[in-house]
Amino acid sequence: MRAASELLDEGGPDAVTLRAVGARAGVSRGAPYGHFDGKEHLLTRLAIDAWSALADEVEQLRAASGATPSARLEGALLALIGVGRRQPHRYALMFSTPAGDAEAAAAASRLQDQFLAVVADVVGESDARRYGALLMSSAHGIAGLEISGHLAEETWEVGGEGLVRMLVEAVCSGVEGTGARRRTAGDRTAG
Amino acid sequence: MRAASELLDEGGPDAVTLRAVGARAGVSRGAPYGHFDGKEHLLTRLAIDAWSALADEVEQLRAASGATPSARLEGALLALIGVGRRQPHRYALMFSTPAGDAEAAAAASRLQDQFLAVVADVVGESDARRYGALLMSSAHGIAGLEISGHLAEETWEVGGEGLVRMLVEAVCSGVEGTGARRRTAGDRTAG
DNA sequence: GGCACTGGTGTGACATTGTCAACTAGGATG
DNA sequence: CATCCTAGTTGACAATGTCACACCAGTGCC
Repeated sequence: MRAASELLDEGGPDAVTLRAVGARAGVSRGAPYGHFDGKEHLLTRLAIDAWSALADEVEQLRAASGATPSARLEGALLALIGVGRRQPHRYALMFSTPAGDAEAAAAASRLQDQFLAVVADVVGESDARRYGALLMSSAHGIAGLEISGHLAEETWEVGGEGLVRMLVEAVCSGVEGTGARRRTAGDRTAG
Repeated sequence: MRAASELLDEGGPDAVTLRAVGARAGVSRGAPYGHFDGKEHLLTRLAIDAWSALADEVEQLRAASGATPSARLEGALLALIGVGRRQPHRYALMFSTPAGDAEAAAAASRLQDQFLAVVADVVGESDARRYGALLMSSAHGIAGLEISGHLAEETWEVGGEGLVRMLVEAVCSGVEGTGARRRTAGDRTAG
């Protein structure tokens, strides 16, 4: 019954009516109640799937060899922003799900762990949490502003990719300065 | 009829029903239609008010003497985050209003201008837009993650204030270097 | 005074939606 | 064949957004 996912991506959360879900699935309006406790539960499931898929994406990206740690970090940040671009409604749903759900919290935690590992490869274990929070917040903000249309490039002279690059560079150079030992092997050439 | 604002802050956007608005205003359910084109329009008005109030706050903060530019920047970032903390539903509404409304865009633009001026006092005119976009995105992300409960301090070892301080310090030290490469490597405290 | 007009209001009506209870068809199991 | 479980269907109800129409006070004009 995850054909509800299509409705979410197509018409936003308002288009996800149980009747429409049933119609798309070829059943009738009350059928979804046999699988979910209600609309809230259905949306929570969609959010869990989204968290899980993004965690998988970052995990896969982390396992990809042939990329420098900073490139993987940039990729992870762009993965988050990419969801916001391709599936803005799903992205909004991810961060609007009630915090009480244990399964959703677990999925989100899995993404956080993956992301933390990517960050740690760049800044080291000791600073990973602080920098991770900063980078995650920034990427989340970039995604949110892009979705809401408040990040027009003609206004700010820079788009999401540019901001991500600024972040990664700043973190890398900042780490160099403090002497946090890590084989970051400066790979970025400004430009 | 801005008593609808109370409902928004109390019970979230779902609590803002035209019937409840009418009841709280002492009128009947259809009365709001004499003042607004519909629910969408009412919510847009609330969003415009929120944007405008925040712009006023930053403007007032900018005019306050006796504070260093970086302190004013920190204050501006915390002002945004503060709205997210004190009135999370209103904050979410601000960034979910349809991008088509001209008045809302104007109010948002006014805040952007105020914020840009604050940033320019720290990093200079030439870099204000790029850094402004980065800082605004980061603050927006911090606010969003705090609202959704994904920025627990015990997980990330740092809270919203700490992240803002990291940002301001990073920008300030970065500007000292004034160049494409900033390896001043001098003053990072982050703690 | 009488009257049309206007802005705000009250109310009935309708469609949509979430939700639940009762009921039904189809297959597995004894 | 009888029983039971699973999935599905339908009827019903409440809440809500929305519109059309009636009402009512004030205001200017004859």
